[in-house]
Amino acid sequence: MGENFFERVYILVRQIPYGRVTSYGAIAKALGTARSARMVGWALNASHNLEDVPAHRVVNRKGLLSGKHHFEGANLMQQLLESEGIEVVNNQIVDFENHFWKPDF
DNA sequence: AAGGTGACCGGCC
DNA sequence: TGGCCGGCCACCT
Repeated sequence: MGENFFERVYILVRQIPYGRVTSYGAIAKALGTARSARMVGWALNASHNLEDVPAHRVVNRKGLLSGKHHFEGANLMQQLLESEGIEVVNNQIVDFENHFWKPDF
């Protein structure tokens, strides 16, 4: 049980407020490894076991739901977001910058 | 131990 | 806005 990279990602993702979203790169930057954005995605891929990691609130820099195929249903990720009041059209978050949450450490 | 992989990003056109 | 390209680096064989 140490603090590895994955665990830090989970801790930060858990901080994302309800109804807000952030990006892989923003998380990586907040962790101090701005160039490890790909690892953030990988970490979330491994977060399937965990129940309290809101991975649906993490999208890419363009606001696209690039990870939707890793959720159970074809549109589970979109439904989760819409249930939080976030509009999603064509796999993209509407008014992304307005819903964006900047990770703070 | 070395190489492959990826839910990305930034720059450029 | 969209597409392409190169770099990135922790994790897994």
